[in-house]
Amino acid sequence: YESAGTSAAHTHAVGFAFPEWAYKPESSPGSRQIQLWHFILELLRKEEYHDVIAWQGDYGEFVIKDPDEVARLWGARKCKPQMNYDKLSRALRYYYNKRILHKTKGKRFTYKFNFNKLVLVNYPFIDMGSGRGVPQSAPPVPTGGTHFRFPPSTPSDVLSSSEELRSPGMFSSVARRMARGSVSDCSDGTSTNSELEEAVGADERGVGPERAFRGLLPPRLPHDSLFRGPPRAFPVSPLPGPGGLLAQTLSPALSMTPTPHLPYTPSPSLSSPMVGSHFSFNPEDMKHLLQAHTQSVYNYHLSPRAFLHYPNIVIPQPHRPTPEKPAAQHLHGPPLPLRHFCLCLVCGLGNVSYVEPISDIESEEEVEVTDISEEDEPNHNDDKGDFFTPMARHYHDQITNECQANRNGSSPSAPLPPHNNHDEDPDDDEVFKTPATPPVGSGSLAFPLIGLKTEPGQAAPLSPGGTRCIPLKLRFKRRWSEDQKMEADGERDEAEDKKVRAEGMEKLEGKERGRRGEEVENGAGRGGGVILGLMLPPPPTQRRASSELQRATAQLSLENTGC
DNA sequence: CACGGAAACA
DNA sequence: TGTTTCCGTG
Repeated sequence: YESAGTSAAHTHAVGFAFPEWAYKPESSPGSRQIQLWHFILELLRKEEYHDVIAWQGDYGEFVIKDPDEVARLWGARKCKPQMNYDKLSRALRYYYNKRILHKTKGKRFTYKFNFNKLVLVNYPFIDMGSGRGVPQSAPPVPTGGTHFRFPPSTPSDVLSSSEELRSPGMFSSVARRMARGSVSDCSDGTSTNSELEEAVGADERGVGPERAFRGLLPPRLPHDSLFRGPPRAFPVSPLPGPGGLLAQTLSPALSMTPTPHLPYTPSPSLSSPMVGSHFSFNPEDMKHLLQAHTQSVYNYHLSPRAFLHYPNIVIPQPHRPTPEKPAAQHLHGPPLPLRHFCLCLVCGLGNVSYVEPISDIESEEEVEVTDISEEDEPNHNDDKGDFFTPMARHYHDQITNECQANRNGSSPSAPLPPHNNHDEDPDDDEVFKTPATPPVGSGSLAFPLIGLKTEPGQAAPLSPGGTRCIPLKLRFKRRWSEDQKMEADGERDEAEDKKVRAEGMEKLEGKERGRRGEEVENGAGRGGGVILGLMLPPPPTQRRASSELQRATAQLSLENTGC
């Protein structure tokens, strides 16, 4: 039923529900097979596999405790009985270039997802705290465990229908595709296992909508369900009144679809931002968030687009957040994600329409951004700024698109207006590129924030092809760079860069790629962000009795019956 | 054990 | 495109 779109969120384990699609393994367009990294994430989420693979110290870092077993499981899933760690690891190494992963040097069988930057940076209210050293079972959680609540009663289903995570490669690709509207339904591609899982998920879902988002996801959720969250997270469901607005307001990409997204009605009043500690998905909070976002944007001179999607939400100032870590403790997932999630959530929720045309232009910006990434100096003052990184944006877009797609129908691909399709720019640009938006109606702005869009200086609104001011880009870059630094992995991505750059170079051909330096090294941008979101472990509190069932299912799913 | 090229495959 | 398979190198 997932495919149908009904399910929307798995509230169950996770307090937070993310739309399934968000996490769904998607593969390249067309094929929906599960990808290795999705699978890894899936295993990491499940307690049953903690002896085989588990999160380790840093955010996103995991250790394969039993390589042979992991390989076996993977082989089972892919019906490749001959699979072994040597082969699996080769596949993993391919992720280096894609920046999905990188190797933790010196540690055997230890790899790390690249989402850090994104996540951390973006979610000020969540404090990652030190993730290191956290026990697997309880991966380091963001210190500022915030309580996120989804607005009660939001229907979620819409979202769920199409779920796939798109780009394995990265956010970028995902974003693009998403933007375009190519959404696919998870149902088809996913393995039977998924289905099973889904079923389970349904079980779990019973949970009420308002689950607080305390921690990260619980390990057991099926990968598919990761994001499924309660609709709340991504407001897709139609709400009365605002719904209409929402629909319009949706991100440009989304705009195509008429369906309303936001569940909550934006209220004009924005009070002080909630400080880190509590963040709920109420209209109010969301507003704050948005507002914050907006501010940050301004502060950083970012282009309006950055926050378009977030309606009146005010975000808590990063530094101030009061850390409350309530639920976070039990997280099974990597710590990072929270922030991202928040963002995503926000975005989803808040998606407001941004009038600005995103398409091509965006790409440009993005590109710029990329460059920046490396260059910039790190400013840690996140204060407001960090919130929206390009990635975040993309993520949003993605989500939105997904949502849209979902709404439209579960059918997998929802066509969006093609924008730039250069589709593939291999480069990261993608990452930054925002989905193109349909010029048209999307523009209607529902919220005040929108006005911001006109940012001083740059904002060039509108025209799809419109161009962006460079300055903004630069600023963006700064931000981006900052974010990256936030990442703080010592490791960095040199490795990543290597090839990436090379690739990029190649790619330059067609477009103006000069910016190459960009490659966001970490990839955090890309895949990472998304991933993170996916990753979030559900608050322990929610665990339910059904665990056994889940497990069983999980097992099945992992095992892949199809073969 | 890790890396990455090359070729094959779906 | 994303591995899977094989393999030489360090």
